[in-house]
Amino acid sequence: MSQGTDRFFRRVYALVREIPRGRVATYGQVASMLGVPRGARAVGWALRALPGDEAGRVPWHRVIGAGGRISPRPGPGPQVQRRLLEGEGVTFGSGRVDLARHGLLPPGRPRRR
DNA sequence: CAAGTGACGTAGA
DNA sequence: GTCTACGCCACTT
Repeated sequence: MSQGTDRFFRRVYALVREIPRGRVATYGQVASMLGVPRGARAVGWALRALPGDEAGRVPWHRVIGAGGRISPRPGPGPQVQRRLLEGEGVTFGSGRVDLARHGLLPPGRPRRR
């Protein structure tokens, strides 16, 4: 990891740290806010590389996949994530976070007319 | 410098 | 509604 305060990862952590309790943001949204609309995957990488000591102060569990789905991955991560979110009052529907209620940004869901 | 990796996203079947 | 195949990005080796 070298050095550099402008590292992408660092920016991801800083932004995620700003997500209020009870709210969630998608990887894509975080990437867009950082100026990289297609860097969702890189955001996932940043959280995956999140050092243990940082994990304690970065609410990584508030970052989820598009559509409010928790990204499956090896380990107890997903299960823990859901538990933490529920502990903050985040509601789920059909296994997905209700973005309309807890999304950091207004859901840009297509209008049903 | 080139190749590989992976907590994503979208389009297509 | 599900599952699969690509593309994208930052970072490591």
